[in-house]
Amino acid sequence: MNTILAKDHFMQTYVSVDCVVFGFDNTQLNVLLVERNTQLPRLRDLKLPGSLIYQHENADEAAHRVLNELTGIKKITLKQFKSFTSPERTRNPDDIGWLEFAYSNRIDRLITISYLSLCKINRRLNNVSKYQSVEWCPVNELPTMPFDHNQIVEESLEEIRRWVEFDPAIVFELLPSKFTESELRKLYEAIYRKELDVRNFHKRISGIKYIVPLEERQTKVAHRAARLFKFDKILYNKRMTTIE
Amino acid sequence: MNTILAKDHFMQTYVSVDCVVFGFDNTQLNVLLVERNTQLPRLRDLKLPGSLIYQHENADEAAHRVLNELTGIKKITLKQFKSFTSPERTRNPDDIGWLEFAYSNRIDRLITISYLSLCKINRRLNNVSKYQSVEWCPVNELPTMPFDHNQIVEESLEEIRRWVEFDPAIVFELLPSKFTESELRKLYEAIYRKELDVRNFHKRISGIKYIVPLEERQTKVAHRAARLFKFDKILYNKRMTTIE
DNA sequence: ACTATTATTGTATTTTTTACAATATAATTA
DNA sequence: TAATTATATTGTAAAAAATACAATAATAGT
Repeated sequence: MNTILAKDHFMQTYVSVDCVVFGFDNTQLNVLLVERNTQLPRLRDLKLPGSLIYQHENADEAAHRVLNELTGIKKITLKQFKSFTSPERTRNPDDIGWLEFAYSNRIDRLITISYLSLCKINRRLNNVSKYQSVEWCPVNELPTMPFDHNQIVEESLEEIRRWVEFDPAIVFELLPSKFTESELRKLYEAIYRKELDVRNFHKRISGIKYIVPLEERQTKVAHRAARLFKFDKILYNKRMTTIE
Repeated sequence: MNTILAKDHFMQTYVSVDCVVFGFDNTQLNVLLVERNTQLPRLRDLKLPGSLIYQHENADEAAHRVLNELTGIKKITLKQFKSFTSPERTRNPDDIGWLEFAYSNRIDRLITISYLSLCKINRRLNNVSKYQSVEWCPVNELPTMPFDHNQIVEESLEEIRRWVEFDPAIVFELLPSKFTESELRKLYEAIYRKELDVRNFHKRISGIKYIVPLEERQTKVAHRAARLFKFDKILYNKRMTTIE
C-alpha cells in the first residue's frame, strides 16, 4: 500500500466541532445560534456555535468547551452526530476570511464534527465573549449561515426524529421541569409535524409511569387550568429492570 | 474569541476512514478484516480496512476508495457512523511505528471516521495490494486489533441493531439474492442474539409483500428442501407510496 | 421401508392501536 | 352573578398486531 500512495496526496486538516442545540418554545423547535465576530459590515451573521479542537482534547470535550465558551452552558448532554468533510465546505472566501480573522491562521480545509443537544429554551445563557450574542432561532426561519451550517441543521432535525422514536424520554429535555399534557403533545406535534388525537395521546401518556401527575395546576390562564406533570428520571431508569 | 484562544492550542491532524463491513455466514455475523503490512515479525496482525483521506476527497469518497483498494469491492453502500477522536487512540508505539512505515510520515494524532456496511459474505474479494490478505472474521472471535478498532466494531454492532429496527429491509444486503425463510430467521436471531418463534416469524414474513416466494427450492440438502425467496427492491420502494 | 432432519402451517388469546365527542372547569365578560 | 369563552379531561367499542403453542409434510440417507 505504501508503494502506491505518495505521502503528499494525504493531508492534515483542521478539525472543528459544531453544536446544534434545539429548544422548544411551545409552538416550534428552535436552534441556538451565535453571532459571528467579523470586521466586515453586515446586518446579521449568525452561525452554529463551534470551534477548532485543541491538541489535548477529544471532540466530545471540545464540543462541551465551545458551548460553554459561547453560551455559558455547562452541564448539558451532547451527542456526536455526523462529520461533514467535503472540501467544498470551505470554498466561500468570506468564510475563509473569517477563519483567518478568528484563528489567525490560513485555513483552507476544515472538517467538522457536529453534535446534537436538546435543551430547555428558558435556560440562562451567558455569552462569555462580549462581542457575540446568542439567540434562539425557529427552525423554519433560519438565516443563510456560513459553511454548510444550514445543511447540518437540516440533517440534525431528521436525526432528532429518529432519536425520539428510539428513546421517547429524550423529549423532556426540551420541556420545563413542570409541564402540562398539552405542552407535551404540542412538542410531539412539532417534532413529527403531525397532529395527534388528544384522547389517544392521553391514554398513552397516562400509562407511562415516569410521567408523574402533580397536584399543582397552571395559574394565570384564561380557561380551565391544566394539571402539571413532571418527568421522573429515577422511575425512567428503573423501567427496564423489572423484565429481565 | 480570538483574543482568548492562542492559535498554537489548536491542531491540525491526520484524518482517516475505517470501514466496518459485516457479513453473515448463516450462523453468525462476521467482519471484514485486512492483514496489516508490517516489518515486525508477528503471527497475525489484522485490522479494519482503512486509510488516510486525500486532499481532494471527502470522507465518503475516501471510504469507498480504501475499500476498493484493500478488498476489490467497488459498488457498496457505506454509511458514515461515528468519529473516533481521542488523543489516546494513537498512544501505542507499535501503531505509531506502523503508521510511519505505511505513510512515510510521523503521525502523532489521527482521528478516524468510521463507516458501516452490510455485504453478502460470498462476495468476490480481490485484494489489490499483494502483501495484504482480506478475510471474514466472526464478531465473537475477533483478535485484538490496533488503535481502537475493537471498540469501533463493538459500537458498530449496536448501531446495526438500531438500523434494523428503523429499516428492517437492510438485512437483505447480508443475504444471497435467493434465500430461505430459515436463513432470514437465523440472521435476525444473530443480530438480536435471541431465538424467534418459527410460526410467528413466518406469519410476519408472509405478510410482507416485498419478500417474494419463488417456485425454486433448495437442492442438495439432506432433508425436505425449503422454498427460496427473494427481496423485491421495487416493491419495497413502493411500500409507502400507497398511504399518502 | 424406515429414520432423521428440517419445512410448513392455524388457532385462540392477549395486547396495542385507532376512531370518535360529551362533559368539566377556570377566567373573563356582560 | 349569570353567561360566555377557551381549554382540560375522560371512555368505549372496534380493529389490528403480537404472542403462545405443536402437529403434519417432505426429502435424503440408511
